[in-house]
Amino acid sequence: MAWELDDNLPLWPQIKEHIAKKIVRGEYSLGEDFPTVRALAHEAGVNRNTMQRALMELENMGLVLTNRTIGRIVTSDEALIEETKKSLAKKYVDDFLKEIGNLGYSREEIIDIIKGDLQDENR
Amino acid sequence: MAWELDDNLPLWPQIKEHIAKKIVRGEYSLGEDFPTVRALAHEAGVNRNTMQRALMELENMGLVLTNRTIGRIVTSDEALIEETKKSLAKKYVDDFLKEIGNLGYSREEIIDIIKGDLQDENR
Amino acid sequence: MAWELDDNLPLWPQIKEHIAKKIVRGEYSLGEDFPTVRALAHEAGVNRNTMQRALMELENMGLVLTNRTIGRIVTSDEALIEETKKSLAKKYVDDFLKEIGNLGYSREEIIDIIKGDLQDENR
Amino acid sequence: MAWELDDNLPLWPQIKEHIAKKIVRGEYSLGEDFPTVRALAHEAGVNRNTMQRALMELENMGLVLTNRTIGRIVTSDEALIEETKKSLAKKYVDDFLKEIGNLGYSREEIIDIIKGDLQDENR
DNA sequence: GTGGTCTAGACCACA
DNA sequence: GTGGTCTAGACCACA
Repeated sequence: MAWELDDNLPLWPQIKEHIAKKIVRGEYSLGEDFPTVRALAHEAGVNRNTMQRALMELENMGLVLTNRTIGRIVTSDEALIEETKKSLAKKYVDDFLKEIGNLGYSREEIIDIIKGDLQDENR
Repeated sequence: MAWELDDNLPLWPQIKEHIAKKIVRGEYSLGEDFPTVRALAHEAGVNRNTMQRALMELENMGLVLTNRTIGRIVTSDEALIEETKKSLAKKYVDDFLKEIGNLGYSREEIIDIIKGDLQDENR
Repeated sequence: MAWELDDNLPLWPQIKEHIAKKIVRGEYSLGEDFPTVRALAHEAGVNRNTMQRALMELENMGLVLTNRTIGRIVTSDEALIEETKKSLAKKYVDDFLKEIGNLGYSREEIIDIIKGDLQDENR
Repeated sequence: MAWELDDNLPLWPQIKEHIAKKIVRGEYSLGEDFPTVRALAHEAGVNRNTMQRALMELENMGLVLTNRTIGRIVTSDEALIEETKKSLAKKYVDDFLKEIGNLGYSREEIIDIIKGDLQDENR
């Protein structure tokens, strides 16, 4: 999953969400070490301050912990991760249904569009 | 459909999309009068310049035509409107599937989530 | 010669020039009757006030005269017409050479471009 | 080449064309730094917003690329620049021939006028 | 009254 | 410092 940041929108919320998704997908070993800000900033192609800001938000969400001696680690609170996953999913679904509903599609049409799309492409 | 503009994001793209959806849903009679810039700006609670920027984009898309000193009208090109509707729908679906896929859900789970959501709520 | 007015520029100077060219080309019999403002406005697709404004300028240039009893007539001063023709031509040439020169073309290239263009098309 | 903006006409299209010509003439090193909006606005004696409008159009044409927080650069796409040069030249020639033709000059006369003019002045 | 242009100036994210 | 967005408000041509 590339970073694909939209330069026209604030970067740090995009980064925050990007990393949250990575954690939720289990790309980082829970309770273990996390890349450095420097590495992450470089990977995302943003300034370290921007990455810092995103990580701060992730700490506030409890997904990432800073430990003086160990450094930054991913939370090992699996319940929190699961909850985050569900709430992100809900947000995506809600936003999507709202937007596509605004176009005037009925429920059945929406399901059909999705099914069609899922068959077309490999994601 | 209220304007529901997110103050933290650029306003004109939100307005542009909002109006595009209204046109696509058929809320304006094709080929007929369109609210004035001043009226729309007031309705959306933004400055006239901001509304004008959004309308400029809609004009570039061909959805709206400007007749200096008379006012604007919605295009009567139904094919263009249908096309716009499809491309918006595609964008929403693609973005949604990408985002929700990033969380690690399988195709079946996605369909189930949507179905569940559609039953829960009346939209 | 259609009117081809550019809606993004002030109309009356365009109209003024358009009519001046018609006079210079000899489309109106010198010293004789001239279409009414109403007719001209309709032909050009503009408001009568706008046409009025353009005609006022043509009167100032001396190309058109208003006579209480006869109405508006084209001047019969052929020297003035010839002079207008030359000055318009000079303006067009000067503007053109300036603009095309700004692109970085040499004199020879300019001549070649024109010759090529003149052979291509029938004007 | 001074800016020579005509205060009676919309400024931003004039600015757009002015800068396009500069790029086409090779006054900016391709792929390299471009003056800042603020600097250009100051140089042209217009407001920053007006300059920004012109630059937006140049970006749409692909002549200029924007790198948020870094600044702008001129495209390094030489084919695009050459194409732009040709299309500008064509527009100038077409407009000129149309206008001068409207005065009633024959092809030969037009060529003669140009040649005479080119000999008179050093441009 | 309609749309278009322009200015001055504030505020923001990012590097 | 860089570009982007937004507002308030003035002024203009045209109908």
